[in-house]
Formats: sequence, C-alpha cells, structure tokens
Amino acid sequence: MDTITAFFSGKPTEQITQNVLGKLLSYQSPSGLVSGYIVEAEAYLGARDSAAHAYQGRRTAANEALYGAPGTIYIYTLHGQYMFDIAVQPKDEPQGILVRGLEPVEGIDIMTKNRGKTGSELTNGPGKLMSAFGIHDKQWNLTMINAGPIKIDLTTGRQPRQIVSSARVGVSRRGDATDAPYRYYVKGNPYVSGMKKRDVDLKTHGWADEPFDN
DNA sequence: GAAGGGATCAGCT
DNA sequence: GCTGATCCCTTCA
Repeated sequence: MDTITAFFSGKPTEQITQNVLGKLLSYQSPSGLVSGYIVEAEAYLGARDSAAHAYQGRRTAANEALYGAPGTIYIYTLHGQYMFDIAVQPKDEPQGILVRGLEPVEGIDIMTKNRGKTGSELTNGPGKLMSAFGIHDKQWNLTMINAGPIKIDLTTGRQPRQIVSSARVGVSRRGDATDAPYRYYVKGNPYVSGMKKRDVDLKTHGWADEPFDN
C-alpha cells in the first residue's frame, strides 16, 4: 500500500481531516509553483451525512470523484467558485475532505496577482484558495493527488499548537448533521476563514514549531 | 469590524 | 427553472 492510500484511509475521516492540518498542499501552475499549509478543513461522511454531496448514496457525474480511491481529487463549483476536496476511504465509500484555508508558502507573488488581494485575503476560504492557485476549471477532477501537478507533502509540514472543531460552514438546514462538529482548524491562524483579528496569534500563527516574524 | 444581500453558474430536476 | 460545502461590496457602527 502506498503512503497516499495509507494516509487517506484506514481511520475515521474526522481523524484524517485533523491529520491534514499543517500539511503542505502545492500546485505546479503554468505561472509557477504555488503552495501553502492547510489550516482549515471539513470532513464529509458520505451516505449517512445529511450535509454531504453523497448523502443517501447520491451519485452523479458531478460527484463521481467522491467514490474514487483514497486520494482522488474532487473539484466542483458552487456559486461560480471552484472548491477542492480529497476523497478518502476505500473506493466506492464516498467520504471526503474539503480544504477551506491555506497559509501561503511559495508563489505568494503569483497568488497576489491571481486574487487582486493581499494578506489573509489570499487564501482564507475554499473558493479563494483555488482562485489564488489560478485553478478555474475542473481539469484535475478525478485525478489522483501526487500523480499530477497537485501534490500534498505528507513527510514534512508543521504541527498545530491546538486544533479547534466547530460546525461546518454553509450547511444550515441540512438535516441531522447540520450542527455536527466536522470542521477543524488551526487555532489562531490568520488564514482560517472568518477568523477574527483579535483571535489571531500573530507570533506563532498557531503552529507549535518555529515562530513567525510578521 | 460586523452584518446583510446581490452576484453568479454548473449541475440537477 | 432552481439550488447551493461562496465571495464581495456596501452599509452601519
């Protein structure tokens, strides 16, 4: 079993979602390399999760990637924005992780140009981070992570000081699972969506290792 | 700096 | 037609 398969299966999706926090997500874009540490993600638990795209086994051309092998990339649009998911659990078990926030590392100049914004506004939301990466289509939907230009580095990365869980964003009036605490984020990181300025830890950005200057 | 509402569009039904 | 796993701008503090 390769490392991607092992990382994205064999344990509860809630746990995998917490494990991706601090991992480096990168994209070798036509304009250059862009990357960032994952600081916020949500778990979607498939057929039994009333907030999930695969609730009650719903399966269409659009959400087919959720049924793929662990590590399959699921890209879909919402309100004209592109969202980035990673399918987890074995093939035909349609669970997934939505990446909602990144702390930029490489290609910050490219992301600034793509977004027309600066600072935490670069990547503090699921549509924003895709826009920052310059991804405006579903070209990589259904492809495997680490097999193409989109990669996740499972061997290095940073350690969150504290992980906070909350209800998922944008899933009001979605049945029993509406209030389930399947959103996880790095406490105090400025690139978490909706993070209030007074809750940001300017010194560490919520990481346990080396401190920041800015 | 918080809150509210319009924009926007692919993928259903 | 209608609906969001959203974003952005405007308004009011």
